[in-house]
Amino acid sequence: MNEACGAKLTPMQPDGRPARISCSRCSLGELCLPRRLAAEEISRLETLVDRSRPLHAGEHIYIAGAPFSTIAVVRVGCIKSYLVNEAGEEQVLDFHLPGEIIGLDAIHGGAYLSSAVSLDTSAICQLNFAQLSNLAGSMSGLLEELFDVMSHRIANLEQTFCNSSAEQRFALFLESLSRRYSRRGYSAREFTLAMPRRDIANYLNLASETVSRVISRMNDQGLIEVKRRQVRILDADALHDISRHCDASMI
Amino acid sequence: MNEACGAKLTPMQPDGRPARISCSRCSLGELCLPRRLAAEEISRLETLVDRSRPLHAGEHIYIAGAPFSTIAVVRVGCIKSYLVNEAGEEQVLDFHLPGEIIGLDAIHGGAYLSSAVSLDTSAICQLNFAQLSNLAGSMSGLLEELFDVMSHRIANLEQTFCNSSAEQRFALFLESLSRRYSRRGYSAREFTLAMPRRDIANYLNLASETVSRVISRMNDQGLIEVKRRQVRILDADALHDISRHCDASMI
DNA sequence: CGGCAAATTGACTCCACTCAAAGGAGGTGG
DNA sequence: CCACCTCCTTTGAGTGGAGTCAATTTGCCG
Repeated sequence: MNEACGAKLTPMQPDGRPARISCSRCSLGELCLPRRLAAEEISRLETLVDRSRPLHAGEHIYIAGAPFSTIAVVRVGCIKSYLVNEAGEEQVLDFHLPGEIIGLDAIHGGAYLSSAVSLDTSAICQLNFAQLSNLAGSMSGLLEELFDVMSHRIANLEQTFCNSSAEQRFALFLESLSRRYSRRGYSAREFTLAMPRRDIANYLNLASETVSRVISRMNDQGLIEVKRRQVRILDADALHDISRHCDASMI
Repeated sequence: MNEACGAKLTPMQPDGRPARISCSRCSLGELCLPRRLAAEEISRLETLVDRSRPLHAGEHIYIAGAPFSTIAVVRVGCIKSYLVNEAGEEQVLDFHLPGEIIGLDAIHGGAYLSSAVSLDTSAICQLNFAQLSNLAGSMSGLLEELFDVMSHRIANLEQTFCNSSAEQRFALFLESLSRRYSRRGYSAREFTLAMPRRDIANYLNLASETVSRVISRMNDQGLIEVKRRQVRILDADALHDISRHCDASMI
């Protein structure tokens, strides 16, 4: 289990299950849908939220092809979304941290296009999209936030187009994680990777051996310190020098 | 000028300028925002539409960094969207055909993230997004369509993740164009590329020489017939065999 | 301790890039 | 109308980075 992802963001009950707290008291706060909403609006939104039980590592939220009805906000943990091609090969699309929304690619087709699986013990809030859309019609703050979130996802995906060397891609990957963790109140310098090398490699369109080699090289150069899944960034500037030729910095 | 893109889709006036026709009489019809709207709703939407003069090849619609206010629907022609990194290098994000919307990545940031330039003589309809969003709040069909369009763009971008061999990527590129042209009433087997090899290569993360070589090989194998920018697909099945290991087929 | 999966490291191969040069197409001006 | 110029495209030769295959090491868990 990935401690960095789990422990702090959501209050836990003594038995380890996340407390059934309301959106207004959720620690995600500004990182989630209610961002622009007034208290009264939040309670209306709240009626749509389905806080299911925690997900175990390896447990799926949805599978490609299943009929679409809900999007989901990651509350705790880390979710991997991926496509499977005709040959059965997996293509990792992204890793989603708390506050990020999954399922947006399925709105238009009536069925999920990708699959989503929990990488560690996670928790999510599911929202029926038809109801959400309906509510957004009468709640401009929610409407704006939804457009914002979707636009953000589009921008994010576009930025990942700048493919170049293995070093650049991996540096970019680390910086993205660092930025997102720090925004969620964790250290930007030290965090735990929730995903195995194979998934990182797949996501970056590299072989996992190549990822290993890149990590080793960066280790030797004193840029990072990686032990298994524990990452410490030693020289963020040098790391940024490597990724700098790619402008994915505004995500 | 790209004839395939320009001539048929929009009625022209004798002087060559596109006629100032209304959305309800626009030949894009089902391919554009009014898709789910009633006649009365279309006329309300229409008040937001800014049909500017035709764009010449090389003319920009917006530049990255400029303050965001409008999205745009391509009406005629072909628009290229691209990022520029810190080193000044261009990264082509996509080529947009009539009915497709550009600027969606800028909604969340207040400024355009990418730039958009016309590849041939094009025409667009611009819409102030704040007004559009406002209207969507009271017009569920428009709201659904906007969510749909953005979701579609997300799905589209995700699908392009499956990077593999140069042959696969180019086959996928051709199939995507073929599909989109045929949906717009053109031949799926024969069309004109609006963009130079350099842009295709950049978009596919290849060198333009590699694109040339791939084209030559596919030519020799009798899969396609390419003369300059004129493409004819001779063996769509074989082409699909090449791209098949990638599931971008549902775009 | 043993068995298993993940991760690392090495050796070799190959695909796509770079550099370089030669054809074409289209536009401009004489 | 043609010559010239420029840009796009094609083709060739050589190089390098990432993939593949294979062996080893490491950590985990029963």
